Amino acid sequence: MKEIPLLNNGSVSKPDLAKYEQKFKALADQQRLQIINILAVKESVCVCDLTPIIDMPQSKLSYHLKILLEADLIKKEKQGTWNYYSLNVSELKGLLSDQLCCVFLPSCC
Amino acid sequence: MKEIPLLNNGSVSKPDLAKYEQKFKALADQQRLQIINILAVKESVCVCDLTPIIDMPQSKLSYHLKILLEADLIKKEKQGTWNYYSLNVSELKGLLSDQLCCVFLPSCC
DNA sequence: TCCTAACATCAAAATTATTTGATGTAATTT
DNA sequence: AAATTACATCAAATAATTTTGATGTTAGGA
Repeated sequence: MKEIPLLNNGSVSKPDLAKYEQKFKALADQQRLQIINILAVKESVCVCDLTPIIDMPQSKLSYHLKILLEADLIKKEKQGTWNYYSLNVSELKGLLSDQLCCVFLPSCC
Repeated sequence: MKEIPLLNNGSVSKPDLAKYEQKFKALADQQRLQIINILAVKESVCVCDLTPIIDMPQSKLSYHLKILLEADLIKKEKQGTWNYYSLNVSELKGLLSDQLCCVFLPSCC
Protein backbone atom coordinates (compact mmCIF):
# COMPACT_ATOMS: atom_id res chain seq x y z
CA MET A 1 0.00 0.00 0.00
CA LYS A 2 1.32 3.42 -0.86
CA GLU A 3 0.74 6.68 0.92
CA ILE A 4 -2.89 7.36 1.70
CA PRO A 5 -4.02 10.49 -0.11
CA LEU A 6 -5.90 13.23 1.68
CA LEU A 7 -9.57 12.55 1.33
CA ASN A 8 -11.01 14.23 -1.70
CA ASN A 9 -14.20 12.96 -3.19
CA GLY A 10 -13.87 15.19 -6.19
CA SER A 11 -15.46 18.57 -6.41
CA VAL A 12 -18.70 17.91 -8.28
CA SER A 13 -21.77 17.66 -6.09
CA LYS A 14 -23.97 14.61 -6.06
CA PRO A 15 -27.00 16.30 -7.64
CA ASP A 16 -24.80 17.69 -10.38
CA LEU A 17 -23.38 14.26 -11.06
CA ALA A 18 -26.91 12.90 -11.34
CA LYS A 19 -27.87 15.67 -13.73
CA TYR A 20 -24.92 15.06 -16.03
CA GLU A 21 -25.42 11.34 -15.86
CA GLN A 22 -28.93 11.83 -17.16
CA LYS A 23 -27.81 14.07 -20.00
CA PHE A 24 -25.00 11.79 -21.09
CA LYS A 25 -27.30 8.79 -20.89
CA ALA A 26 -29.66 10.57 -23.24
CA LEU A 27 -26.76 11.13 -25.64
CA ALA A 28 -25.46 7.59 -25.27
CA ASP A 29 -27.53 5.98 -27.96
CA GLN A 30 -27.03 5.91 -31.71
CA GLN A 31 -30.70 6.26 -32.45
CA ARG A 32 -31.06 9.30 -30.24
CA LEU A 33 -27.92 10.86 -31.68
CA GLN A 34 -29.44 10.35 -35.09
CA ILE A 35 -32.62 12.05 -33.97
CA ILE A 36 -30.60 14.99 -32.71
CA ASN A 37 -28.77 15.15 -35.98
CA ILE A 38 -32.00 15.16 -37.95
CA LEU A 39 -33.53 17.83 -35.74
CA ALA A 40 -30.41 19.91 -36.31
CA VAL A 41 -30.92 19.75 -40.05
CA LYS A 42 -34.67 20.16 -40.05
CA GLU A 43 -35.09 22.65 -37.25
CA SER A 44 -38.58 21.67 -36.14
CA VAL A 45 -40.25 18.38 -36.91
CA CYS A 46 -43.29 16.42 -35.88
CA VAL A 47 -43.22 12.76 -34.96
CA CYS A 48 -45.04 11.79 -38.12
CA ASP A 49 -42.28 13.35 -40.21
CA LEU A 50 -39.66 11.53 -38.22
CA THR A 51 -41.02 7.98 -38.41
CA PRO A 52 -40.51 7.51 -42.16
CA ILE A 53 -37.01 8.97 -41.95
CA ILE A 54 -35.61 6.89 -39.19
CA ASP A 55 -37.59 3.71 -39.70
CA MET A 56 -38.72 3.00 -36.20
CA PRO A 57 -42.13 2.09 -34.82
CA GLN A 58 -43.93 5.12 -33.51
CA SER A 59 -44.02 4.02 -29.89
CA LYS A 60 -40.28 3.51 -29.92
CA LEU A 61 -39.71 6.93 -31.36
CA SER A 62 -41.93 8.46 -28.70
CA TYR A 63 -39.90 6.65 -26.06
CA HIS A 64 -36.61 8.04 -27.34
CA LEU A 65 -38.00 11.53 -27.76
CA LYS A 66 -39.16 11.41 -24.19
CA ILE A 67 -35.71 10.52 -22.95
CA LEU A 68 -34.22 13.43 -24.85
CA LEU A 69 -36.97 15.68 -23.57
CA GLU A 70 -36.49 14.68 -19.95
CA ALA A 71 -32.80 15.40 -20.27
CA ASP A 72 -33.81 18.82 -21.59
CA LEU A 73 -31.87 18.26 -24.79
CA ILE A 74 -34.89 18.89 -27.00
CA LYS A 75 -38.08 20.92 -26.74
CA LYS A 76 -41.65 20.08 -27.59
CA GLU A 77 -44.33 22.37 -28.84
CA LYS A 78 -47.88 21.32 -29.40
CA GLN A 79 -49.69 22.71 -32.41
CA GLY A 80 -53.14 21.26 -32.81
CA THR A 81 -52.78 17.57 -33.53
CA TRP A 82 -49.08 17.78 -34.05
CA ASN A 83 -46.23 17.82 -31.64
CA TYR A 84 -43.23 19.67 -32.95
CA TYR A 85 -39.85 18.81 -31.58
CA SER A 86 -36.73 20.91 -31.84
CA LEU A 87 -33.29 21.00 -30.31
CA ASN A 88 -32.48 22.83 -27.13
CA VAL A 89 -29.42 24.32 -28.74
CA SER A 90 -28.14 26.27 -25.76
CA GLU A 91 -28.31 23.20 -23.58
CA LEU A 92 -26.46 21.13 -26.16
CA LYS A 93 -23.83 23.79 -26.59
CA GLY A 94 -23.30 23.83 -22.86
CA LEU A 95 -22.62 20.12 -23.03
CA LEU A 96 -20.75 19.42 -26.23
CA SER A 97 -17.40 20.62 -27.50
CA ASP A 98 -17.40 22.88 -30.54
CA GLN A 99 -16.09 19.97 -32.51
CA LEU A 100 -19.03 17.79 -31.56
CA CYS A 101 -21.48 20.60 -32.14
CA CYS A 102 -20.13 20.60 -35.68
CA VAL A 103 -20.81 16.92 -36.00
CA PHE A 104 -24.25 16.77 -34.49
CA LEU A 105 -25.62 20.24 -34.95
CA PRO A 106 -24.33 20.98 -38.44
CA SER A 107 -25.99 24.36 -38.43
CA CYS A 108 -23.18 25.32 -36.03
CA CYS A 109 -20.46 25.19 -38.67
CA MET B 1 -50.17 13.03 -42.80
CA LYS B 2 -48.19 16.10 -43.77
CA GLU B 3 -45.80 16.57 -46.63
CA ILE B 4 -43.18 13.85 -46.88
CA PRO B 5 -39.74 15.32 -46.40
CA LEU B 6 -36.88 14.50 -48.75
CA LEU B 7 -35.02 11.51 -47.40
CA ASN B 8 -32.20 12.56 -45.16
CA ASN B 9 -30.86 10.16 -42.59
CA GLY B 10 -28.76 12.81 -40.97
CA SER B 11 -25.20 13.42 -41.93
CA VAL B 12 -23.24 11.45 -39.34
CA SER B 13 -21.96 8.08 -40.52
CA LYS B 14 -22.89 4.87 -38.77
CA PRO B 15 -19.37 4.12 -37.46
CA ASP B 16 -19.12 7.64 -36.09
CA LEU B 17 -22.44 7.25 -34.34
CA ALA B 18 -21.19 4.02 -32.78
CA LYS B 19 -18.01 5.71 -31.63
CA TYR B 20 -19.83 8.60 -29.98
CA GLU B 21 -22.34 6.26 -28.45
CA GLN B 22 -19.50 4.43 -26.76
CA LYS B 23 -17.93 7.61 -25.45
CA PHE B 24 -21.18 9.02 -24.14
CA LYS B 25 -22.02 5.69 -22.54
CA ALA B 26 -18.72 5.83 -20.73
CA LEU B 27 -19.60 9.30 -19.47
CA ALA B 28 -23.15 8.33 -18.59
CA ASP B 29 -22.50 7.09 -15.08
CA GLN B 30 -22.10 9.04 -11.87
CA GLN B 31 -19.39 6.79 -10.56
CA ARG B 32 -17.34 7.12 -13.71
CA LEU B 33 -17.83 10.87 -13.79
CA GLN B 34 -16.56 10.93 -10.24
CA ILE B 35 -13.52 8.92 -11.25
CA ILE B 36 -12.82 11.38 -14.04
CA ASN B 37 -13.18 14.24 -11.61
CA ILE B 38 -10.74 12.65 -9.18
CA LEU B 39 -8.24 11.92 -11.92
CA ALA B 40 -8.49 15.54 -12.96
CA VAL B 41 -7.54 16.67 -9.49
CA LYS B 42 -4.89 14.06 -8.84
CA GLU B 43 -3.33 13.83 -12.28
CA SER B 44 -2.13 10.23 -12.08
CA VAL B 45 -3.40 7.64 -9.66
CA CYS B 46 -3.19 3.92 -9.06
CA VAL B 47 -6.20 1.76 -8.37
CA CYS B 48 -5.16 1.23 -4.77
CA ASP B 49 -5.27 4.99 -4.18
CA LEU B 50 -8.68 5.19 -5.76
CA THR B 51 -10.48 2.46 -3.81
CA PRO B 52 -10.38 4.20 -0.42
CA ILE B 53 -11.48 7.49 -1.97
CA ILE B 54 -14.49 6.32 -3.85
CA ASP B 55 -15.54 3.46 -1.63
CA MET B 56 -16.10 0.76 -4.16
CA PRO B 57 -14.96 -2.86 -4.26
CA GLN B 58 -11.83 -3.26 -6.27
CA SER B 59 -13.35 -5.41 -9.00
CA LYS B 60 -16.04 -2.85 -9.55
CA LEU B 61 -13.52 -0.09 -9.87
CA SER B 62 -11.53 -2.12 -12.37
CA TYR B 63 -14.69 -2.62 -14.36
CA HIS B 64 -15.44 1.09 -14.54
CA LEU B 65 -11.85 1.98 -15.34
CA LYS B 66 -11.95 -0.47 -18.18
CA ILE B 67 -15.03 1.15 -19.64
CA LEU B 68 -13.38 4.55 -19.53
CA LEU B 69 -10.23 3.07 -21.00
CA GLU B 70 -12.02 1.38 -23.87
CA ALA B 71 -13.72 4.66 -24.68
CA ASP B 72 -10.25 6.19 -24.77
CA LEU B 73 -11.22 8.72 -22.11
CA ILE B 74 -8.39 7.71 -19.78
CA LYS B 75 -4.93 6.24 -20.17
CA LYS B 76 -3.16 3.48 -18.28
CA GLU B 77 0.50 3.17 -17.55
CA LYS B 78 2.01 0.19 -15.85
CA GLN B 79 4.82 0.79 -13.37
CA GLY B 80 5.90 -2.39 -11.66
CA THR B 81 3.06 -3.66 -9.56
CA TRP B 82 1.02 -0.52 -10.00
CA ASN B 83 -1.21 0.63 -12.78
CA TYR B 84 -1.39 4.37 -13.03
CA TYR B 85 -4.41 5.90 -14.61
CA SER B 86 -4.71 9.40 -15.96
CA LEU B 87 -7.11 11.39 -18.09
CA ASN B 88 -6.91 11.56 -21.83
CA VAL B 89 -7.37 15.30 -21.71
CA SER B 90 -7.34 15.99 -25.42
CA GLU B 91 -9.99 13.37 -26.01
CA LEU B 92 -12.16 14.81 -23.26
CA LYS B 93 -11.74 18.31 -24.58
CA GLY B 94 -12.80 17.13 -27.99
CA LEU B 95 -15.98 15.86 -26.42
CA LEU B 96 -17.00 18.27 -23.69
CA SER B 97 -17.94 21.92 -23.80
CA ASP B 98 -15.60 24.38 -22.10
CA GLN B 99 -18.18 24.72 -19.40
CA LEU B 100 -18.18 21.00 -18.68
CA CYS B 101 -14.42 20.85 -18.83
CA CYS B 102 -14.51 23.38 -16.01
CA VAL B 103 -16.80 21.14 -14.03
CA PHE B 104 -15.07 17.83 -14.55
CA LEU B 105 -11.50 18.76 -15.32
CA PRO B 106 -11.01 21.60 -12.86
CA SER B 107 -7.43 22.03 -13.96
CA CYS B 108 -8.97 23.59 -17.07
CA CYS B 109 -10.21 26.69 -15.29
C1' DT C 1 10.96 -20.01 -2.71
C1' DC C 2 6.91 -18.61 -0.42
C1' DC C 3 3.96 -14.87 0.66
C1' DT C 4 1.53 -10.82 -0.19
C1' DA C 5 -0.07 -6.65 -2.58
C1' DA C 6 -2.08 -4.89 -6.73
C1' DC C 7 -4.47 -5.58 -9.85
C1' DA C 8 -7.57 -8.07 -13.98
C1' DT C 9 -10.98 -11.27 -15.25
C1' DC C 10 -14.82 -14.36 -14.83
C1' DA C 11 -19.47 -16.23 -14.11
C1' DA C 12 -23.74 -15.63 -11.79
C1' DA C 13 -27.09 -12.53 -9.90
C1' DA C 14 -29.27 -8.20 -9.80
C1' DT C 15 -30.60 -4.08 -11.91
C1' DT C 16 -31.76 -1.01 -15.88
C1' DA C 17 -32.86 0.07 -20.34
C1' DT C 18 -35.02 -0.97 -24.66
C1' DT C 19 -38.34 -3.00 -27.69
C1' DT C 20 -42.90 -4.48 -28.98
C1' DG C 21 -47.67 -4.49 -29.65
C1' DA C 22 -51.82 -3.00 -27.72
C1' DT C 23 -54.61 0.51 -25.94
C1' DG C 24 -55.84 5.35 -24.72
C1' DT C 25 -56.66 10.28 -25.75
C1' DA C 26 -57.29 14.49 -28.08
C1' DA C 27 -57.78 17.05 -32.25
C1' DT C 28 -59.39 17.04 -36.97
C1' DT C 29 -62.03 15.56 -40.88
C1' DT C 30 -66.06 13.83 -43.06
C1' DA D 1 -71.43 11.95 -34.58
C1' DA D 2 -68.37 8.68 -36.44
C1' DA D 3 -64.00 7.91 -38.30
C1' DT D 4 -59.26 8.97 -38.68
C1' DT D 5 -54.78 10.93 -37.64
C1' DA D 6 -51.18 11.95 -34.42
C1' DC D 7 -49.48 11.01 -30.93
C1' DA D 8 -48.54 9.17 -25.57
C1' DT D 9 -48.56 5.51 -22.41
C1' DC D 10 -48.66 0.89 -20.65
C1' DA D 11 -47.34 -3.85 -19.56
C1' DA D 12 -44.79 -7.72 -20.96
C1' DA D 13 -40.76 -9.55 -23.23
C1' DT D 14 -36.05 -8.97 -24.32
C1' DA D 15 -31.53 -7.25 -23.99
C1' DA D 16 -27.76 -4.73 -22.01
C1' DT D 17 -25.34 -3.08 -18.07
C1' DT D 18 -23.80 -3.31 -13.45
C1' DT D 19 -22.71 -5.56 -9.19
C1' DT D 20 -20.72 -9.20 -6.44
C1' DG D 21 -17.67 -12.56 -4.86
C1' DA D 22 -14.32 -15.75 -6.29
C1' DT D 23 -10.34 -16.83 -8.72
C1' DG D 24 -6.15 -15.87 -11.65
C1' DT D 25 -1.83 -13.38 -12.69
C1' DT D 26 2.25 -10.81 -12.03
C1' DA D 27 5.75 -8.29 -9.50
C1' DG D 28 8.14 -7.39 -5.41
C1' DG D 29 9.49 -8.49 -0.61
C1' DA D 30 10.77 -11.66 3.27
